[in-house]
Amino acid sequence: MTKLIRSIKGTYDILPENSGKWQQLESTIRKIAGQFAYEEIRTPIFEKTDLFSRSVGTETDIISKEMYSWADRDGSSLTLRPELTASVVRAFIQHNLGGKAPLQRLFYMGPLFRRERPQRGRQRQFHQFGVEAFGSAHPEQDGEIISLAFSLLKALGLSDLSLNLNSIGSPECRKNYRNALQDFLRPFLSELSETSQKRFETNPLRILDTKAAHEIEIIQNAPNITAFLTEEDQSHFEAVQSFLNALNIPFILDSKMVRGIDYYTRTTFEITSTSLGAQDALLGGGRYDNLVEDLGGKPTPAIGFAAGMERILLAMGTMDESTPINTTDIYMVNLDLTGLSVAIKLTQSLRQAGFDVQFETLRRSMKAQMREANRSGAKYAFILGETEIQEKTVVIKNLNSGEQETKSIANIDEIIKNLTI
RNA sequence: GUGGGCGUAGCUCAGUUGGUUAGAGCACCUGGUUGUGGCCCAGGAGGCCGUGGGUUCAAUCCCCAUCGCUCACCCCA
Repeated sequence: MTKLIRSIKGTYDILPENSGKWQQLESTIRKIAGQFAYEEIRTPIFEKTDLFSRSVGTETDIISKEMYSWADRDGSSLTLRPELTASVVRAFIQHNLGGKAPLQRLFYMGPLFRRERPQRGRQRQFHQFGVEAFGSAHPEQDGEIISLAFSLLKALGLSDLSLNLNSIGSPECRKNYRNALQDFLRPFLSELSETSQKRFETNPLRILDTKAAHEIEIIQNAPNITAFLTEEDQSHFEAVQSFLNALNIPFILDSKMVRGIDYYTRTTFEITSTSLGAQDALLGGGRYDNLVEDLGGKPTPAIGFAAGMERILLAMGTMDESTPINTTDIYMVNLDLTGLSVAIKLTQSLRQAGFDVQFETLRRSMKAQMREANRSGAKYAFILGETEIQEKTVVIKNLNSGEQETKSIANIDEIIKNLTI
């Protein structure tokens, strides 16, 4: 017996009954992004592995254990993109977009790949929508980005949202904070978990993110990064908050929020939904003022976020809901095989006139064809039987009223004019 | 990578304390109407009971393994 080939673990098919809500989500995204003057950028699905390790950070989970990488024929290491900011920054630098205009507002959407164990809200191939603004270091840019995020989620009808906000400052103050944190944690080192002990050296800030109860206890009294911000960082952070207040966007200050990607500076934020399970982050992002320079571009401040499209659909509660998108106006019922070419030609004329026409190709019984016409949601059934073909006519039946009349096919223009959909 | 739960029809699920042809609802097909949909009625098709092995006179059911799905840990969108 031949072994059935299934889709790869953590990947899934979007079937016709579900593609409608994806299209709706995509069009809402395009609409909101357009309102904020963001333009779409599309980058390749795979890149040089170095791009991700240099931007996201080699110690992060994404890079250290979640990438789909392979050696190309020339030996260079390539990777299916595990996130999109790196690719967008690469394109920004490669095409010198910063030289074309001082401010670039970009959005993207598409599939990403991370080799994690699948669970609710987490797939190995999943989709993100994101925005990036290059060029402005000012807090109003942060406000705009967060406002865009909120407008989108609101436009999608989502509630039960929580915006967490933090500033992790510039690299200098983070360095000072890192030292202070290590000094604080050192006496507790033996009490920490194995991973936390490892992170004590590699990335102590990540320990703040722990879920272990006894570690949370310890962290309670840890120094606060807010106290280490420079005056400029602090005033930037306060300005961002004042813009959010002006927009009536509620937020929670969370000085322990550490995001799992290394390139962030100053503002970081995350929006979670209480209607999801363990994977509750709908969207996360922040400022990355040094990344463009780190990847070889001219120093360019930037900020952006990425949103998980599957999670948004889950939070909307429509993930498993079937939303058909077919829009049949006319169902062409064919009963006479000698008249098929007449039926095909009539169908083409109707389509050219702008109608959505479904054409029977199964040669089923009339009853079956009429049932199909009814099921399709068509307003009209066009019936072409032996008599009609001989007399060059067509029976037009209104499926709502049940009324029908016979028309000469020669008067196709008049037929089209009298159809009301 | 680690742990829990679950695999019976296209879908949602019954079921057998191990016993002959494994069921229901929805969906599908045909007929009731020699060329007319929805509603109704009658009938039909569709299952290696996830896969492999073991115990047994007998396994969809019990045991083991395996694969798959799922939820959670970790981490993130």
